Amino acid sequence: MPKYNPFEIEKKWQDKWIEDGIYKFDINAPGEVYAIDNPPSFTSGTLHMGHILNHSWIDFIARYKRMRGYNVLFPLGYDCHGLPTELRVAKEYGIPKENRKEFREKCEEWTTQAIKRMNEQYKSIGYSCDWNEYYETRMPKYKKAVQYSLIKFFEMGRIYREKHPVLWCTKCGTALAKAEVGYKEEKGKLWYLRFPIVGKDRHIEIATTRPELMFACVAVFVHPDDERYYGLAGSKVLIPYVNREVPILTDEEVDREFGTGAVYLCTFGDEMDIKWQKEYNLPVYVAIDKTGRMTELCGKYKGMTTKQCREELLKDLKNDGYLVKEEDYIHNVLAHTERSACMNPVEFLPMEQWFIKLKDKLDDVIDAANQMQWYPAYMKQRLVDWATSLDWDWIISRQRVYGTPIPFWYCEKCGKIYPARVDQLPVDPLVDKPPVEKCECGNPLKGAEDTCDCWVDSSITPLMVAHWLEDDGYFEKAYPNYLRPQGYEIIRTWAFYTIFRDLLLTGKPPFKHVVVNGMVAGTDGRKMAKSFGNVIEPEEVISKEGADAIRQWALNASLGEDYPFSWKEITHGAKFQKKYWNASYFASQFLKDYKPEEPEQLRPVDRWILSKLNKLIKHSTEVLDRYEFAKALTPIRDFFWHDFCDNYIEMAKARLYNGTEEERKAAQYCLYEVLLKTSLMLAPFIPHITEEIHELYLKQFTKSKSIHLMKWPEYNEKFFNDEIESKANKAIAVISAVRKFKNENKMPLNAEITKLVIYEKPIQEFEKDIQETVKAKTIEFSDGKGNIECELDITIDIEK
RNA sequence: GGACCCGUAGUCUAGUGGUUAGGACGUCGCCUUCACACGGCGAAGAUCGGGAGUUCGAAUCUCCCCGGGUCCACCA
Repeated sequence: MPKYNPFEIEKKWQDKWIEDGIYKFDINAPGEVYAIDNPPSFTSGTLHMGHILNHSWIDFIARYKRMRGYNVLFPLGYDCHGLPTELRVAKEYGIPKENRKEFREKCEEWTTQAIKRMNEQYKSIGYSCDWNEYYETRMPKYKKAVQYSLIKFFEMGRIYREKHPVLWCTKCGTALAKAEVGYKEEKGKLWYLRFPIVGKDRHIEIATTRPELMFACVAVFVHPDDERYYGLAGSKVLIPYVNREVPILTDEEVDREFGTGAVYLCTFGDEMDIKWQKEYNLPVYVAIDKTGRMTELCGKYKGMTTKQCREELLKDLKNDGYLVKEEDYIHNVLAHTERSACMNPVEFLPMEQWFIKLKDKLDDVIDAANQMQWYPAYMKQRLVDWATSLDWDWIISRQRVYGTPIPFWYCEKCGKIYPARVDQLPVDPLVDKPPVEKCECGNPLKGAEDTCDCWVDSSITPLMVAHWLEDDGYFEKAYPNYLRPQGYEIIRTWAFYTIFRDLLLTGKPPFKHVVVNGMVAGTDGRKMAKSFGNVIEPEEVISKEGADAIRQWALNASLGEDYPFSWKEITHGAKFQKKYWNASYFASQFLKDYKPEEPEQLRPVDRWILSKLNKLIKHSTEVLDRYEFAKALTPIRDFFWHDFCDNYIEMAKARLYNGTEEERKAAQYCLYEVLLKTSLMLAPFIPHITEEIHELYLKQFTKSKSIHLMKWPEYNEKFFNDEIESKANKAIAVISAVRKFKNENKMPLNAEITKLVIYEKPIQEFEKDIQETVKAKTIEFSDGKGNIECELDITIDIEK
């Protein structure tokens, strides 16, 4: 018997599939085009367990849909631009990002080798993408498309430039996306400041965690119904040291219970400040600079860090009688949490930013989402909720270097924006010439210094997959894409922005189906993350049990649900493969002289296994069409392992070894049918071992070059037979009882028994199968009742 | 705080109105049996988080409570 060595087999087929080009896509091949908007991985240099889950699903879908006759467009993409790369380059090579050219070159270098490693990893799970349908967001053609799309948005009147507070990490020296920040619990203090009210012999007390922001205070808010402050609205408060008079305003959103019920608005301390500043049209002062030091606005505190300033300021406030109370306070501080090495508190700094106007299109985005099928359906709600609650336009600019340049020039004097010429793309406005010499107001033009938010890049993947701007015929066939597979954590970003942008660019929703996967959890049930210390690397698993085993684990997850990593699942998958391997070999021994044709005489057991097989095909097809992998995999395994190996083969053995020609033919037919069709059903799940089994034992009959070029099996309802299944269950119950009897009497299972009496006449047609399986010298069927009870209310008698 | 998901034997999990609630891992016993000991056979083990309700009938539907997770928001 050949030995099952997953590593050897997997490597061999991975190479051969690519060599033979069996996954090559041809847009003109027959079948409906099934384009997959494969999530471009960020070029971190390594695939983690979440990628394995997500991409095992995608690979499964691609394989399944091919077998179902679709013309599957399965591309591979990489999302190259991002802060982590910049930080790594800055750290590893010590190049400051001000040195733009060299810095970018190093980023490219780093990215190139990251992609190389990741490509190997994709290959190592048996990924069946077409390596020619490939993109990187850093490629000129990709950048060109991103910039072109922005120019289109400009033409729609949706691009504008405005001063806006951005999330800024003073430690990393960059603007951050909302997705890169989070809240960190911190023990702090709440300070009660007491400021005089102008023209009245009164003071107002304000509780704050950020006293140093008082230099940027532009208003004090109280609740309109707060009796403590009746009559004060409209008065002015004098902010000491800066000697600024700021108004007292009222707003429903003030929490009367917190502190003193009075809050000061500083530009900018938090998002509420931003909202109020806009709403009440208040001035903007900047107290903190990009390096986290106090500005000249702060007088003698200028140049201090926020921490130093706070300490000094509090002393002064106390001496001057402005600080009346302090109390301990545990609160959540907005911090650069996406990067565990930083975790620095984030400041809101007002800066000129580029925006895309989107608020007026939210209903259209929701309509488009409603036209799509979501798997699971409830995930659509996340997108709708997000779209409903958005109250800012999209800030598309990032103060970074390694990214797609924003393709505009602007006039610093009049603010007019000039897009790049389309034939110039891709452009870098910091290097290239502007489309016109100077602004119509006579001023010279300035190129946009910023790069695009990475979601600007990745929100046109459905277009890029369909060769947008390159091949109209291709685009017609591949867009909208059929499938968008992704995790639920980026519904509010990737899914949202993609639907918004592509809808506006093409007038059509970008895809038909959205399949949403959950997050991978550690063995402790919490999501797998470095900070929890529960990370398991895919390589560790693959080097231990192989790619097919890790795929079985991934494909046993439920749609949209978090899924724990489990070594038990991996081992169980590996054991199944071993069983499948051994059973296939065993069956093949009896197929050497097999001629594929339906025999005339089938025994009841044969009709039973064929009934189960055909029902299984029907069930699997149905659940897989709904992307419910786990609901197919488990029954297929169970059928093969338990119905086929443990029961059918055991019952057919005697016939296969010693049966007549006719009897053997029937059993051979069943062996072949089950082996071939379960192999076909398993092929998308475990592509390597099924290919090897096909190569060794089935190819001679199928004449196919690869199992992955074959069609998904069809079921035939003529084999459905509930009656025979119910009888077979009874026969199995009898066999079980005899096994138990032997067990209790310490007899080997293959020991002969003298006589077996079965008090269940309807299963007499299984007489031979039962007799051969339990090795009874004589067998009788009788009315009445026996002494040994079996399951299903059957009784029997046994003589040793 | 909001939204969504989840709560089934020691552990993980299938099961969305009527099943003796299925399986995996673990445990125990038997079988070196002629494909497979990473095997086979068999045993013990859950009344389905708690409570109320709808129903002839609920793990499965409704409501409340408790617990866990994820995402979002977070309060000066």
